[in-house]
Amino acid sequence: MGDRTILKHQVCFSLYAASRAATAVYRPLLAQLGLTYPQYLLMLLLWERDGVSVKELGEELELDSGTLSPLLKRLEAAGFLERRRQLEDERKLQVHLTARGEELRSQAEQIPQQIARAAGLSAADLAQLNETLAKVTGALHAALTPNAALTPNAAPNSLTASMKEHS
Amino acid sequence: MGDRTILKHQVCFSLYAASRAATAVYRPLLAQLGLTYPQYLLMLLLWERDGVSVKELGEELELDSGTLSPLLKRLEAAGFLERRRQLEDERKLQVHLTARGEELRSQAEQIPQQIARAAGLSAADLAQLNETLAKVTGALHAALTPNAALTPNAAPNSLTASMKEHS
DNA sequence: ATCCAAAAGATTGTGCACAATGAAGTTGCG
DNA sequence: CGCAACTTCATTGTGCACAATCTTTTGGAT
Repeated sequence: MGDRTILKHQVCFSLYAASRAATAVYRPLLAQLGLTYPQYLLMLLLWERDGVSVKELGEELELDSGTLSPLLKRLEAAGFLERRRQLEDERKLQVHLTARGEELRSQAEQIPQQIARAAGLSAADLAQLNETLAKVTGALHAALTPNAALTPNAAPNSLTASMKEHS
Repeated sequence: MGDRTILKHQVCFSLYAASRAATAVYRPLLAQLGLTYPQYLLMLLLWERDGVSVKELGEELELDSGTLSPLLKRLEAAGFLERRRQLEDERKLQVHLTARGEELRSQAEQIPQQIARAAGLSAADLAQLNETLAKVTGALHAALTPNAALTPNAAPNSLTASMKEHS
């Protein structure tokens, strides 16, 4: 880690670097399944809730249609899913697993343990880090809402509380 | 936050979501300066060390030339920096601030406080989160090194120790 | 019935990330 | 010296993110 500089003190850079490092650890494992990391996240949702709509996928992944549409097209081209217009409401597109998409599930189930082992983190460590990050994200999203200026202390407190749990 | 699903338990998703949320908070502030977040990070380095080489930028930002070359071209086109081949070793490209790039510095100096205020985090909270993330990144990078399999417990311990500081 | 606003996706364009490859310069070794 | 290995950066191609805009469909509201 060569950053003896200003970057070391930027929390946003740390998040950015950590996220890319984590994705890099997943990459070789997911490549064996023919998936990228965003594609893997989408498949995780689909394995849990087949037939989900694009809108619901977007809410869970925090991605818009501009990202999801081409992503779904690539997964459909790879044979892992199918997209069907919902009959009752033809605006909605339902995403369904194919047999090939189902098959992938068993192989993918080993991945979380492989990642945890690669990073050498205990389940407790992972859960704790995960919880803290979820609260950071919540605080940051709250800062983006239109009324953020009106309630400047709402989100921060939840993060502060979360971090104090560790001290 | 709609993720009542499997994603909530994926640490890598939390990092990915937190990183994008943080960048989203920076975006409107940086847009006023005409910068993207990666461009801002690069300018931070340049303000601290004018004349740095592309290789050094890559080491600090953890980015390769495939990302940096076009990024530098855009910043040069925007008039914030100039690229000059180093005379002693013409393989090396030195990146220098322009007057316009220098001017940007004073405006940008307000940004970290604005971010901290927007997220409502204290300096101590930021430092603590930052430190934890840096260690997570270190652990993940260690997991990617060729000899990771030989020393499966080296990196993990540092992270575990870091997290135990909080408990 | 008709028109209008909202909802759900798709499309277009820009800017990262990153793998793979290439080109130009430098170094070291026989 | 000659040249092979290495260093540094650029280029190409793929796949996200995200803003902006568009199309189709739906659900009213008159």
